[in-house]
Amino acid sequence: METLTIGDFAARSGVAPSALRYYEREGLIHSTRTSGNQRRYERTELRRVAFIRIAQQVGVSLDEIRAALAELPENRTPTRADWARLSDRWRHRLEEKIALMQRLRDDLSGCIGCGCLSLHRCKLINPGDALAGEGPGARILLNPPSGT
Amino acid sequence: METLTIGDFAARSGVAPSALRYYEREGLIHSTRTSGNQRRYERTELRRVAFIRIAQQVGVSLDEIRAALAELPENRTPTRADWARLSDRWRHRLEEKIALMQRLRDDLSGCIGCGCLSLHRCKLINPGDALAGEGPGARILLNPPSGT
DNA sequence: CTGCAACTTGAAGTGAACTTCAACTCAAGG
DNA sequence: CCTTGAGTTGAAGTTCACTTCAAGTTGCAG
Repeated sequence: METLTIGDFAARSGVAPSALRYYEREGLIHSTRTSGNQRRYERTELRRVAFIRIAQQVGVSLDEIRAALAELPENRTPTRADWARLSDRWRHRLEEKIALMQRLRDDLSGCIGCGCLSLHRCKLINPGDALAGEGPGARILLNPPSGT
Repeated sequence: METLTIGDFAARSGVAPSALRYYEREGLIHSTRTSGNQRRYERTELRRVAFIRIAQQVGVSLDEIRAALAELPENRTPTRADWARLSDRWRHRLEEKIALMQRLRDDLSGCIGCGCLSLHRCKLINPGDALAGEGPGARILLNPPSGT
């Protein structure tokens, strides 16, 4: 068995066939076709799907995931090094997200528990109070300055 | 100024007026009305909105958030202790999420970088390989056994 | 070669979380 | 008083990430 049918691929990846077709329409994964027009998946595509699901866990949109996957070579099967490079970049995203959530965890009780959580002058929401004039609200915490 | 108009409340909370009305329809926040039927918000409601936005960051649905907020007293303004209790429970959720993401971070490079990420026999996806017969796929990592 | 499960498509439906719109009312400064 | 910006409503629209459906086709076991 060289390639997988969509059913087998779905079973192995844990993603529904309908979602796989959707991912393909969206340009996130690829398949070849049999003479009868049925999809066949190479096993290496499993890695793409794994990456997609992991990235989704981190809260990344399919749009962004597609952009990331677009950095993989299109004309050859991505090597271990290709994936390592991609993964490395995402490790940074994870680090950031983890740091954010740790700050959340460390400050949640203190900040919500106290009277300060008025969302316009709180170290959690607006650390350093630097952007006070830059429009109100919980912008820093919810959309951290680093990154898009 | 005792209470806030929806505009001011939106400005201070960083949430659009339309979203605030939506939250109210959904029973997540409350307002009083003027004689002319306009909404007026107490400042303490800012804490609710803050909680909502933070919980959303953790990936919690408004449904679940509503359930959590329902534990606050309805007949009186929540005290510091009320919020502290609630926050404490959510600190645990955050801890779990952080732990998941750390596992993700620690294993991402190794797992995706190597050839193992076939999503059916990988310590990241299926640690211990215990649920091999329990349906295939990236179930453990994506829906960790602890919790719902 | 037949039967049937598994596949194909485009279109429409879903649910979450909002936003936008139209038509109207309120609040407050000049 | 009057104007004007801010607020009100219900209904409909939007985006994301899929799922479901109907109608038809393919692949393979028997």
